[in-house]
Amino acid sequence: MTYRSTERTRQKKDAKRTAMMQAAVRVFAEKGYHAATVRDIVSAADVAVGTFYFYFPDKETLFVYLYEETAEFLLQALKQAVKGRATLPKKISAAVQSYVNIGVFEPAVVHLLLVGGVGAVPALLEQRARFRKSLVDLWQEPLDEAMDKGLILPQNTRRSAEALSGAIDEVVLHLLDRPDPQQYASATVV
Amino acid sequence: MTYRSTERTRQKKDAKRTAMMQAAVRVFAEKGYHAATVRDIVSAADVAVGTFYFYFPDKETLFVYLYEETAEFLLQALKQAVKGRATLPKKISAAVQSYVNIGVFEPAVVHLLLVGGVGAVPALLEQRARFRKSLVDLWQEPLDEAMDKGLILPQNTRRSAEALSGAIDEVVLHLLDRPDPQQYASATVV
Amino acid sequence: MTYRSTERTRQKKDAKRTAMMQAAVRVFAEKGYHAATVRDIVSAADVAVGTFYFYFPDKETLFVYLYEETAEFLLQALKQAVKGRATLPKKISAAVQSYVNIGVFEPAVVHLLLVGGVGAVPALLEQRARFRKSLVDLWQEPLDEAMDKGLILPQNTRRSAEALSGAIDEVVLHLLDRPDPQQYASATVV
Amino acid sequence: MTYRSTERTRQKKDAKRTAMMQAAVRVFAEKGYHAATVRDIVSAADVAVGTFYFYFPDKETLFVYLYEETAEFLLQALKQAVKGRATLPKKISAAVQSYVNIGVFEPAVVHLLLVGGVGAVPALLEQRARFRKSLVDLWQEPLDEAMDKGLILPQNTRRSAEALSGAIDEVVLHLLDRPDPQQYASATVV
DNA sequence: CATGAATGAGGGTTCATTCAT
DNA sequence: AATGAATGAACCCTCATTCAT
Repeated sequence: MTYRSTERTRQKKDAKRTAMMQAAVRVFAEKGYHAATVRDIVSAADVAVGTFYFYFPDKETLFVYLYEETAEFLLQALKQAVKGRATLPKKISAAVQSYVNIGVFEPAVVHLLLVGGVGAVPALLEQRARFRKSLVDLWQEPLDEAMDKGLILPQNTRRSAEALSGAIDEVVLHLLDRPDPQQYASATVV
Repeated sequence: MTYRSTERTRQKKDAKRTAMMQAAVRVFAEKGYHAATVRDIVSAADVAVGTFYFYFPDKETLFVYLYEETAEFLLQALKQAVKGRATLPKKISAAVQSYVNIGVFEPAVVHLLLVGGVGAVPALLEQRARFRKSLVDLWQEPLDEAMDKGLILPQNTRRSAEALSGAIDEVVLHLLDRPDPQQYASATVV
Repeated sequence: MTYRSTERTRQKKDAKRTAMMQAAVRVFAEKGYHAATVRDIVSAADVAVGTFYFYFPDKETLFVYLYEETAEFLLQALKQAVKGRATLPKKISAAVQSYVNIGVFEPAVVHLLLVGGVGAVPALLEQRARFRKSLVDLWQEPLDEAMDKGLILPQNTRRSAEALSGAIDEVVLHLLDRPDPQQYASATVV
Repeated sequence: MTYRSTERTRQKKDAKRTAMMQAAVRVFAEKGYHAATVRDIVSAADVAVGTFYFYFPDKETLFVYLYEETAEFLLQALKQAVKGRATLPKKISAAVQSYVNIGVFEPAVVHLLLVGGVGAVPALLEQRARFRKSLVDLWQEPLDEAMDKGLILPQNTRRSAEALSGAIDEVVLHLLDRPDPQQYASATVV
């Protein structure tokens, strides 16, 4: 999903590359960056160690790349969800629903982004900042609009967007801890 | 017994222990659990490797303990901040202010809790969950109260408390990225 | 698959494995289990540390396995020697001769079994007990037979077998201390 | 017992020294030379680490000294046992009995000598050789005498003495494995 | 004399990475 | 392209030994 055959990776023969990336997200999410070994990844992908280094320069590069792609994927999904709704509450609700859906079908994606190996890889701090900023940007626009229309009180919408993105993360995380996240998600209002 | 223990000796020992723990928090926060080596810690504390193991059973135990202690510290600070205010907005404002203050003077504390090596240490998952739950609990009470008084619309306060704690985290994190976090924090409304 | 395995590769691997085991027996015999470091072993085998762990799970497992194998080897050699002779004195004589031969060509083997690191590795106590028991069993049969035929006085042959195996060990050990163990061994009577 | 206050160690104030030596024999016997730590010894003796180095130059020296003393103790005991009997069989029987008695009351002594850390400490090889030689000497005299009197066939009594000492060791070791070594020992004939 | 905090060399083991095949 | 044997730096931790008190 995250690493779905985009334009970059559409060559027909890179089934192995894809397999390794899928395996990598899972393994990284499960064990964290450091505890996940290259061996873990290749054996999950059922290839040899050497093959890993044919497709990727090294473990860290792959990890950063995976983070980037995963973040982009989630971002796009949320954008889609938000775009299709008219009012702010509905946008939020749709975003949470979409977020939870991803979290259910691809727990690794969410784990990687939210509790994953940030901090483990220095190069990721910057990446994470970009990701968070994009999330905030995503919410600021609807907030500004709502404020213009007088639907919400005048406020620092930047700050509110930050708050909103943090709020959604936390709610989603808690929802994913429940046995039936998707049902619960339907009943969310803020 | 020419050797008097439990006197100045005792105090010195405690001081060194504390110094080592402080060094450890810094190093863990900076590099993450796995990348931080025991050697990093001891050289930050200016002692020998063996000294580490004289004071602590092992790296993991120390880390978990540090996380626990740090979480408790932050939690208490927030509780204090919240208790002293009358209305919900003021409580939130005070919490953010207090949170930011800690983040400015002890960046390591906040880093350890929010982006730290959770996931690196299995034993920490449970601990992290407890910490998040405490944060949520902290906010639910004032929310319930506000709802009872009709100050906020009827809502699922559990969910709202989750959202609120996530919102605050995110806002604080963004504030800490600015050059003058404390000034900015004064102007926070939600 | 440009890489042909299970061919010369397989043989080479086995050869290296064997070489490492031989090096290990020597080193263990020379220094004892604890004093022998994995580094000692690998440099005796002229490979890198990592290679050791590619072939063997860990130091202790290898040691136990080596002990087992060595014991089995000696036991078989003695059985062969004993089987080929008709009378008890000749059996004993042949066993000593064979024992000494092994001790001359493979001092490490004998050293490992008799003065080796038993006690250093808890798992070995049981193994050693089994080995000694096998030795005793080896002698009890001919003793019983000799007693039945009236060639030796009625006695507790179990005890005698124990005595005999201990006696042989000691004699062999003393013989191996001499400059010309094999010549001397020819002149053994009990 | 082994380290009983001989003439050397009769100073009144060395209770600690004695305690440490007693503890050391036990610990060495139990864990082997390398696995036994100085800390094990001192905590068994209930003194501080520093104290160890006040009384002994280092771990190895103590071990060698202990081996020496222990060997001497056993040797004297066997000599006593042998001296008091008239015939060879009775001498042997008495030696076994005495040996077993020691093994029952001071298992550490026997363990240290027979399966203990020989090989762990290079300096001990020579010591062990001396000990074995003394044992052989112990038996050669009665054997020579018996041969002179025509009680046993003409033979290489050196070799026989070796055999005898090895035989006794092994028998004693097996006896000590039984639940009631002392009763069993009474019924020993060779 | 006795103590125990402090040291640091060194041990077992892991794992990212390379390279001959 | 693909393999997996081989490497060795680096990690965590132990423990004999020292020395200020």
